[in-house]
Amino acid sequence: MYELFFKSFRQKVPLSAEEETQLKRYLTPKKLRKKQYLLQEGDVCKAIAFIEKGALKAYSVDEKGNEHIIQFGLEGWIISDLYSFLTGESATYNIDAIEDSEVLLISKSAHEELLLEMPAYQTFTRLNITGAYLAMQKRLTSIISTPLKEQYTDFIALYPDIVQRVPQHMIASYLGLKPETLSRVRQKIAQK
Amino acid sequence: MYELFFKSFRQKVPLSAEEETQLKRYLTPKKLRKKQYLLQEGDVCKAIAFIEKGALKAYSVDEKGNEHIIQFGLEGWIISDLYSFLTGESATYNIDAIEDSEVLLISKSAHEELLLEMPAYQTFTRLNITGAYLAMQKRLTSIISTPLKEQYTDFIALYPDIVQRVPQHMIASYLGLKPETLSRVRQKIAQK
DNA sequence: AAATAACGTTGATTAAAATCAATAGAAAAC
DNA sequence: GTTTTCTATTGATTTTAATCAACGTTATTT
Repeated sequence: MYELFFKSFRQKVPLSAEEETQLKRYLTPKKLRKKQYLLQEGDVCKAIAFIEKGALKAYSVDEKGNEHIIQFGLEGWIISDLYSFLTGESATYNIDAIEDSEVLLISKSAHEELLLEMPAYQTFTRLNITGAYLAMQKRLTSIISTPLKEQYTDFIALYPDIVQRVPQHMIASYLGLKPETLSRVRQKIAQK
Repeated sequence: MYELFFKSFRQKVPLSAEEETQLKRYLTPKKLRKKQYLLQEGDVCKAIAFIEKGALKAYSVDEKGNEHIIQFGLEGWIISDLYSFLTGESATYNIDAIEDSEVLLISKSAHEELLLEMPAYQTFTRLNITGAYLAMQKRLTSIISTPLKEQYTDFIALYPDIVQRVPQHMIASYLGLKPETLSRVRQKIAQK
């Protein structure tokens, strides 16, 4: 249940066997069934989740009831409402499971202790945040400057696994457009 | 010339007088005149810039010659092409001065040495990246889910100083729309 | 001080996406 | 195994933003 986490950790930062044992104590495994919430809007995000298995999504719901997907998460990714986690304010979005999933939770207190006690963890955290930042910047640039068709083809190229596993209307939401529009974009791409 | 940097540092992480002296050695001050490049597309981003004074912008230019502003920077902010800085690949965007400005540069080698040698700097970096990440997430969410009018009023509320100092067409570009469109949005807001 | 460039606005037209509505197939629930 | 929900597509219409173009104003240059 912990394999992927430590594999992914070691790809970024060296980790001794003792550190692994120590670190493991701070991790709480949790299984989620499809549609089950990991975090619900209004609650405080009490943990960061590393995804060992499955697929999750983070999304907000507007006044009209429309979902806006902010982030997908697959195996090996980390998902949370970072703002809520860090500030202790209530979450502005929901996180739930798209498929049956397994995650490892790192609680706020665990996170803080690890940052102080284990330099490797501080580095791991910095690298994770940096990676997430760069990915988001790429996405933002794409939304601002790229025409729709390319945006979708870029998405397919970048996340082929998500395209396989996630319903289209969720991808539409992620791209900031309506399911009908995405359907038409796909149609035009196919025509060529 | 270094006041703001250390003030801003101390707001995040405690810093002894010796550490300050040590840290100062790694900083290179640089003055920029309006329109002067800090970084040009194609070059490698060799330094992170802390803005002591003035205003800068990071932007890409598409095939049609349209600028797409990715980030503004004012006093106390940090600006760079982080991807290029970290990977050593050539930058995909430009950074230049909107006004005459003064920045403190932290070179790649300085950054790496400081990360290893000064724990306070590692923490400072982590907090900066986290802050930048959260700000970008907010922006992304706004673009995906908020209608235009609110997007602009949100922007005004969030960055009143930028609205004061930066030409409208740059703000339009930042919001991902044309100057004419922003002008019309403003007109409608004013009518009420 | 004159010339040039940058900026913001307005109008008319075109292009793009949202909305409303209906349908059919696939998956899940009972 | 049937019903119900979820999903993707298509069509017609409305709304929204981009485009093309022109103009007056303010800043910069020289």
